[in-house]
Amino acid sequence: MGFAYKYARPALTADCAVFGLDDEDLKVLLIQRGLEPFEGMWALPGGFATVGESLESTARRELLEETGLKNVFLEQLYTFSEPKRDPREHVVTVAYYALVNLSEHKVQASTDARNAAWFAMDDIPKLAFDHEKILKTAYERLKGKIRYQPVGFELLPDKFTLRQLQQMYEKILDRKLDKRNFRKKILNMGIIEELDEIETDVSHRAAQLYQFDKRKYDEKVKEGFNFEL
Amino acid sequence: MGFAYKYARPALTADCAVFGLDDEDLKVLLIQRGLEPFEGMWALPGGFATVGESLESTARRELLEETGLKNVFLEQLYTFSEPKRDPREHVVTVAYYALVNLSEHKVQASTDARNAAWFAMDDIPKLAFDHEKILKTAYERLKGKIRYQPVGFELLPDKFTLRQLQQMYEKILDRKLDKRNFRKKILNMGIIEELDEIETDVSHRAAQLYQFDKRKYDEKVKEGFNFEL
DNA sequence: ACAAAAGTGTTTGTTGTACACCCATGC
DNA sequence: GCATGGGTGTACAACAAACACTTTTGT
Repeated sequence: MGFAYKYARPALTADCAVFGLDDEDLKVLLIQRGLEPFEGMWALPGGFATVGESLESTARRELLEETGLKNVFLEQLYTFSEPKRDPREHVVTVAYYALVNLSEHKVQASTDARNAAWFAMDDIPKLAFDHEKILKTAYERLKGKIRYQPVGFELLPDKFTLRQLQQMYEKILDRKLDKRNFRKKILNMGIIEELDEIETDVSHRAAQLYQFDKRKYDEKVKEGFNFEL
Repeated sequence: MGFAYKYARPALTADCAVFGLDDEDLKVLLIQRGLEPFEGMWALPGGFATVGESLESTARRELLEETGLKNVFLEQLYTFSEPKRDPREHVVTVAYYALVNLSEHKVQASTDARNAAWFAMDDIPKLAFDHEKILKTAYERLKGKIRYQPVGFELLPDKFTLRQLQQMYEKILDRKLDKRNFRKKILNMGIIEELDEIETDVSHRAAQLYQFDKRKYDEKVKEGFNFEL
């Protein structure tokens, strides 16, 4: 069995940088490789493309198989095609990045006989292939993206406090923001809705809970609104 | 002769949306297909990836072979991988967009036995494959990009007037800008240099010529400067 | 002298930034 | 009552937007 083509073809893979946020850090989901090359090393989840399947589907399929994650926010990042990036042969990878809400997708260690674990962004082990480069690219993209698109909400629970929202920005952008100015700005946008609920289980005054209102956001975008932090 | 693989592989191509600017319009470079499928139809220049070559190289090679263009500004756009986008088989294309200065790359009709021609953006014929979608994506990217990165200069001659610069923005963003505010803003950035030359061959007062100063721009970026129009 | 585009400042409104204290709650 | 974070307003600076006339040059 096999497939023959008139001209040689690079292999095609999809890889995925999955970001999650917990109380401490921005984290990335890595899997430990079970096979050569780079056996035992940590790497981004991903795998070979199948004919008849879009690469986004490949990415989602591999994510599910290797880490158990599904229904995540996923967006194409960049295609890496340097011939030497894989020692075996020329493998082109279409990289994606994903954002998940860690509190609802707890540390999903080991599925599919592989080891999966979340690593803090400032404590990433050496990675297989050119995955450090891909991860760096993904992080840069994330940093840029959250300032101009309301994607950061994907990293938070459905209901969140303004502190959580602010800290999410602070952790990703890696700088402090002014509390009053932040609240003023984000509330004035009119795209997050105040709920009739407050935080629970905190040992201090409980904060108001809010929710991202996608409908209002879409409306405002149509009217020319531009999200910008 | 041929190449055999254990698993089926999608084919891989690179396609390129090349933008140029002349006195009237924003234009795109298309080639007329000489082969099936879509024989005789207009399409974006591009072609099959070769093993051992990055896809950016593929894009540049095809651009040279099909249109004669070289040394252009070229950036990866997006990878299109819908299985049905090519009627023959599953072909994944890594799309690029390029910016060229039309006054120095005159209408390069027909190279490599193919027909190449510039089309105004508001007069694009029906295109082969999903190339309309790719082109639309490229145009959206260009519109976004020129506001935050100084890439628009790639569309202008090395030496340009402020009017040319402003009209470039007006044509691409598709809205009028205020002359005084535009000049104030762009000159205050301190990244374009006033030359000791003025326009020639105009039937009215000749305008000052300027040049983009990449060195100053890079310096300023290091100091935290953000280009924004 | 006329046509065409070059070049130039000021005012006003909006937005960003810096900054500090009292309040509510749980322990 | 103390520790922790919640919640709030104002003043100043910087930037964006609106706007019109004079100058230069070529024909």
